[in-house]
Amino acid sequence: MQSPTELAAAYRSQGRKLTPQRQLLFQLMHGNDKHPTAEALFAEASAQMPGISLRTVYQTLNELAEMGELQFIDIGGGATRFDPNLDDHHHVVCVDCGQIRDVHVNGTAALKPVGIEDFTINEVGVVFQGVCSTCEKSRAKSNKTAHAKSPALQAKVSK
Amino acid sequence: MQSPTELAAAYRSQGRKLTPQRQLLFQLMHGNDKHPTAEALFAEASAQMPGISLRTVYQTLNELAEMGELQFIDIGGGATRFDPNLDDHHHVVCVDCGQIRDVHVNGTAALKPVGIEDFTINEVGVVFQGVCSTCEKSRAKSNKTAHAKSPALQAKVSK
DNA sequence: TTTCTTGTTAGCAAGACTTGCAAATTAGAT
DNA sequence: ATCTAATTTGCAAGTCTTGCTAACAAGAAA
Repeated sequence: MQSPTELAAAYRSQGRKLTPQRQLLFQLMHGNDKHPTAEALFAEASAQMPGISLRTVYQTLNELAEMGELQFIDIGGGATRFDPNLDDHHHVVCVDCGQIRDVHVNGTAALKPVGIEDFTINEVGVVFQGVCSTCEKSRAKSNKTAHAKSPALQAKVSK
Repeated sequence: MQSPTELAAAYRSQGRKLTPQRQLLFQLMHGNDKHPTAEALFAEASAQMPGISLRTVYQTLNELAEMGELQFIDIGGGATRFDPNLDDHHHVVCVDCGQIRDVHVNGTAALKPVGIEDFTINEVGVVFQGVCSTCEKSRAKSNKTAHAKSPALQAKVSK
């Protein structure tokens, strides 16, 4: 995603208006690597601008996505998450705490799908699932099995 | 996913009962490579067993997932899709029509995430996005841009 | 600066998907 | 045939996201 200043210009050049709400959201998302949900972003925004509506957060995120300034991430767990990182990157998910981390991945160019000649591939997404060190430690104590699903990833399954 | 017969045995050995509803769902899912949503499966099931409830379909799918007989697929678009294929495989999605195709992928073992030493990786998922030949043809006519998003993938975005 | 036009916001209703709950039912054991 | 615990249903409710619209405000024009 571009900087708030660049986005301001981009918005105006498209006939969109530069409102305080949008400017705040630009700031909050710029360089944000937390992959927040709309709800999480709304909470942060509300702290600085009481009264801003969740509707506006969704609207702005959708606009930015339309403009190609951010992408949606769906890894299960209910809510869509937003990623302003436009670099060629992929994701690592902790199946315990649900955190998503951006990662550069070597070897993606060599990936070869077999037997889908009738498809024109445009993009490849790689998602690693694992356990972060923090969760690994708490697992050792609570004696969880290595296959237990995270509350986050399990949300849709058996919540 | 195992065969309906094998599942019957597995169910009984776990103290679960073998109901007609479950048996039907076993059949409908066995070898099913359409990645259906619960709703889609419900429609198929209803045709053969009027009166079966959507609730039961969800319940059975969740059981099967708990038992490791199938996996959930979340690629955005609203509903979770179910995949009974337990082989080591990945997915190709047509961004136009939303169809999901199973694919074997060469090169996954060589994928190397950079800089996440504090993660224990357990699984890797690869999703290719592209356009299937059928949609490619209709695009040529309707002159769609190569970046237009599918109704399916767009669902959550601007529906 | 005031006016005007048009895009935006806020709020709430509603839609899509999934699960919780409880009563009625039924599989499978006795 | 009887009994008990698991299941199924149907509906209410929960979560996430979007539709709709009146009130509002940004930016252009005068």
